[in-house]
Amino acid sequence: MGITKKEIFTEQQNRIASLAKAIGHPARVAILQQLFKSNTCICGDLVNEIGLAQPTISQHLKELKNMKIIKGNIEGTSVCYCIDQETWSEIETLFQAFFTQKVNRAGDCC
Amino acid sequence: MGITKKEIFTEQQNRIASLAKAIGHPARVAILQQLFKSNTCICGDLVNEIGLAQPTISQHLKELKNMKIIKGNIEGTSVCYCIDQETWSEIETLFQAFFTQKVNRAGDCC
DNA sequence: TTTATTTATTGCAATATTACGATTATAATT
DNA sequence: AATTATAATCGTAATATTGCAATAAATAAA
Repeated sequence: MGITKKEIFTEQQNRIASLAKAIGHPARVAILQQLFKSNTCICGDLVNEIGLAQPTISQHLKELKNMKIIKGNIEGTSVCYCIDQETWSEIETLFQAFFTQKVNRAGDCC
Repeated sequence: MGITKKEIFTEQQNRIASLAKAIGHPARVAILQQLFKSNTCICGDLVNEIGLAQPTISQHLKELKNMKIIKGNIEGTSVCYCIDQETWSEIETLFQAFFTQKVNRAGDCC
């Protein structure tokens, strides 16, 4: 069907999944890395840095904005983007916990 | 076009993205959590635990296997899955570094 | 060997994603 | 007001993903 059955999962499972999904595209990884690197935020520079068309970058920015992973600030004709620290902290906490889950190797089968 | 332009990104960006994408579905998050929780690995129990049809779970397992996030061990008629520690360590390292990038708040625009 | 159990594969329908050209919206500049 | 610059939106094509019924494959048990 192509539609994810979100209703059968916990809120946390859906949250982790949708945040991971947002990061699950190299263009969005590149955008986030640029935002981290450049403290003057950048905007259309992303289009030049990354080799994708402007509407494509704009679409990826929209997805990151929808997940509140980034924020946009209008500055004249250009828009300045940056990481949303609040959501990013949530990501850190959520994934830290998820990634560092301990395996009980005792009864491991493989 | 629906096809990701992987060639214009770095190997690391593509790696982070495809690992995040693999985790970017609640069913796969649920599977991983089960594998962490139950050290006796489980197999078709996942079908009962998670409310999806057997072929659907099998497909999600395949994706996780393709990314080498999990390993499968045939035990009679059933298959015993578990986390692939090697890849999981890579994920920890890769994402730890990615998530904890410091923002230089000095020239921040928003 | 037949039967039951378990998992993988196939085939398909519905929906989502990716990418971009064309266009529009907004604001600064002339 | 007209022009320029920047970014968002629309429309569309190509491809990917999600989910499941039906079926196949593999092994264990009878």
